[in-house]
Amino acid sequence: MSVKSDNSTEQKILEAAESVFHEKGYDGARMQEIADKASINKGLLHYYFKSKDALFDAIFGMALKRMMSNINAILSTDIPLEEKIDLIVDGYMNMLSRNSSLPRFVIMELNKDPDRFIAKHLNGSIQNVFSSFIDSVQKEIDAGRIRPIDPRHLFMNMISMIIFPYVGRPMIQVVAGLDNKEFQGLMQERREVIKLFIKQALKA
Amino acid sequence: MSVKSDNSTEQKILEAAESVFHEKGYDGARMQEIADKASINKGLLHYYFKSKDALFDAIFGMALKRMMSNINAILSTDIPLEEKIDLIVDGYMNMLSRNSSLPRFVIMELNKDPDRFIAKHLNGSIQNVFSSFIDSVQKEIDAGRIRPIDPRHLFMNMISMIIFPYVGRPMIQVVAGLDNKEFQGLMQERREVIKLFIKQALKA
DNA sequence: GTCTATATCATGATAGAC
DNA sequence: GTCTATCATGATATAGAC
Repeated sequence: MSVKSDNSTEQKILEAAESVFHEKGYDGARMQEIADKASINKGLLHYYFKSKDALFDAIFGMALKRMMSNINAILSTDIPLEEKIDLIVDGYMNMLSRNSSLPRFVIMELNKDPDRFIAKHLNGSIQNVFSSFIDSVQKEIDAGRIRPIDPRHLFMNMISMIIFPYVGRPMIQVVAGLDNKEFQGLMQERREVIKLFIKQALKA
Repeated sequence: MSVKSDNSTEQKILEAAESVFHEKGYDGARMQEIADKASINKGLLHYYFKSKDALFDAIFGMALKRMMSNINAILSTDIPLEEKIDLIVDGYMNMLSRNSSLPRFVIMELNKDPDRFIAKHLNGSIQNVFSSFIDSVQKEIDAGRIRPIDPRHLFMNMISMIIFPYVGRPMIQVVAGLDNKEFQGLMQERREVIKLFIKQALKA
């Protein structure tokens, strides 16, 4: 489960499945297309993963993990709020620049049956990690170093500015009239833009 | 195309199709389920809309229009930036609170073949409307009333904070440990939270 | 306009040879 | 392990009675 650069058949399947599932989602994905991309046939595909569901679970589990792992690690460490925010922005933007279709995939599938997926893939791994973030924010507010703000809203704002452009890319490009090159250019600047935006918004 | 409270068969179909397509997406939607929800049978469904594609186009066109119309109207009017931002936030949050599944649906489907959908449904309706927003921002910067910022990033930040929570709701609820009631409560406060956050972030 | 029945096709999955 | 059939199901779409 999740070997990286092994060129075995199983690995070829996982890579093919990832690309197809990410692009088309569970419902739109075809076992035939996955087999083709892995340069094998459907029979062999079912030999390695007995069902489409089983294959999907493998892919989705990896995606969810990649999507959540950063947040967990950072939220739970005991560093000043400003550093925490910078780490989250940098860590996430970094990961997303390499996995631009990841959040759309996770969000789309997670939405089909939230409870089921959460129960299946996140066995209580994320619990009161978030309370550590709330504490950090509250501490800064109490000390008068930032203006009063509900930590949950701050978190939503941050995570929204980071993730949404990747998810809503086509819409943004249409409305703002951006071609691919312009969009990519903006994405590279965005790390610093977001950090500054948040910092300014929090000034006491 | 797009009559509202007419209880004809066509209207029942459109309402049923909207709910099913929004919830399951094109690939996950079943003509049978739409027929059931509209209390008719598949034969009649195909009598009104000759194919699943045709029915989907009707639904998606309406969704895209609802999603884009507000922005257009507001961006193109000639009012001060701060009012423009407030109008966008209020208008969107208002619309989204009544159509919470809309952005996810549009984003997911738009992504499957961006160019095709845009060519089909947005015949140049959005053009240089956005340049009016850029001008507004630049004017404020030049006058020293807000700090320098790339208007495109400002736009992304704004639209992200508005839309993302609706799209990424399950993920946010998991990470932040929010139950449905808490989440809905936050969504109601959010209008003012976002406006203030932006205002602070733009202070000269 | 509305229904039932059926044609047609695509897909996930299995069986069995090599 | 890998391949070539083939099955079984379920979905869109159509035909035709009422």
